[in-house]
Amino acid sequence: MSDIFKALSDPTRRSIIGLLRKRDLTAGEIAEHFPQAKPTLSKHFSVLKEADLIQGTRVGTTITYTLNVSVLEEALCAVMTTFKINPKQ
Amino acid sequence: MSDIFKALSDPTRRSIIGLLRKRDLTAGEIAEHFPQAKPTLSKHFSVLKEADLIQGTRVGTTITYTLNVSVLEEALCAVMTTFKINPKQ
DNA sequence: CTCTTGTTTCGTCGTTTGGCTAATTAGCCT
DNA sequence: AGGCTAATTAGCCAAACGACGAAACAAGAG
Repeated sequence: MSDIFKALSDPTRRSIIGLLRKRDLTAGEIAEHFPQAKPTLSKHFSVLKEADLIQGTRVGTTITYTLNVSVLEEALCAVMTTFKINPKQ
Repeated sequence: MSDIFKALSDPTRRSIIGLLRKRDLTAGEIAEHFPQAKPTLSKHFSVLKEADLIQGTRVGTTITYTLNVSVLEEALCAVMTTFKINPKQ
């Protein structure tokens, strides 16, 4: 729970999620979208993996990341029920 | 946006929000629910205020905190639309 | 085996966070 | 004014975070 919010609290990581929402991407493809060094991005990946928001599968030399939409969905629903919020949409 | 997630990423602050969901409470009343020292809680209050999740109004010597439900609501809706998630509830 | 590409680990630096105690402000009451 | 209570601010510490460069580690290609 804390992990998910911590993961979402960084703009870079939210952008990564935004990219993965459209389609799966390799670590290298994601890195091209950001000015930060690759090791820095790699750390962001592990934070997102830690929160179970993304998944990485190695195919040969490249690792493709996939968004774990259901986790994000469930986390937000959990918050809404905890705080008794009715989503408007 | 980041402020809201950062605020929500701490369990103590989520608990504070949980308490305020039931009814408004003074800083002292909130502090009674937690083992931390009052200044520590006060810092949490300011983080929550920074994120505009709560509001404090002074009445005499006491400050009563109120949950800003709409901000929380809007923040979560913003995330859902950004990530194109359909809430189940 | 060696080279190249893609990715992660390591070590470091500066900043932020969460906690504390001590000091300060703000308001009320004699 | 002086004292009391409620709450915040100030200052400090240890741990965690975000960033980097350099080095190490796959996995395939030549």
